[in-house]
Amino acid sequence: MTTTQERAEDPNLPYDVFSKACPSRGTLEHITGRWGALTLGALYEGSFRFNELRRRVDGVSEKMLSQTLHALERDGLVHREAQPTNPPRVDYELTPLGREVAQRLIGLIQFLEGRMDDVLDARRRYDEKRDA
Amino acid sequence: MTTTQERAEDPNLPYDVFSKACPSRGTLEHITGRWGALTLGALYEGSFRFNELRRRVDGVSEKMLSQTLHALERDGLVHREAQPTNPPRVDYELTPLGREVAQRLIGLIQFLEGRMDDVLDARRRYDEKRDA
DNA sequence: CGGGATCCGGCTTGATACTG
DNA sequence: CAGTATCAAGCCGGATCCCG
Repeated sequence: MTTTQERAEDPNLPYDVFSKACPSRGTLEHITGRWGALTLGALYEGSFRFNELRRRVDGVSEKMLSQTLHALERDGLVHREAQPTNPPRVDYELTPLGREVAQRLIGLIQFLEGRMDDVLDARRRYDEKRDA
Repeated sequence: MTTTQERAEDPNLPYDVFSKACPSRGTLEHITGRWGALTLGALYEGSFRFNELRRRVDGVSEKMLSQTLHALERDGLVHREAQPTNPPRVDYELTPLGREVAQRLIGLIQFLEGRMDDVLDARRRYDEKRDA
């Protein structure tokens, strides 16, 4: 594995998310973060306006959605299309790179949803053992 | 999409991570959280002891690793094998379910690492435009 | 409508110290 | 070694007000 020190010394090493200093870790956090994954997942289904997205991602605040979208746009995963009309209209959609990332995320999410009964069973067993 | 209200009313609906009330969202956060993804990724390579793991996941504190492992164990993704010796020896490894999750996570991580140059380019373009 | 700016409470996080 | 306990700091997230 690449250590923090090795990476700092040699910028030609491959990106290694396990290393604290690697920029890939920051992007991974944008993608897998609390709202990043859900936002990418929602956008996988099409193009949406700000408040549409907000309704789709149940529970996200305006601030967090805005922040999340900015981070994803900066990383080149989301494209922001603003029309200078009045009232303004802004649409968000995935870039090709964003689509690939979102697809993998969706795969993970759907796999997880399909196995939630196993997870819930495991939790019950764990909690019972702990109480005993 | 399943709304929070629909889920609350009908427990037989499929799990939907986009709904605030769905337990799958909590598990997704354990998996994709800041340390969850890296811990699962590290464990994909084998069985490790607590401090080995800590060194592999560069930057994680004792408390966070401990907390992360507990959550993943409770969700049935990680198995904890403790030997009552002195000094104590505890090994962590993925369960079969954990392996499947970790594999998808690794896929995402490796894809991302392979595209980091694109991400970094996108960031530069974004920042330049913003400064102008 | 689509946000940005600000304020603020609280949960999360990270050091540090301590224990079996 | 493998953690737990404690505490301070800070970031997250919600509420509110604002503008174009």
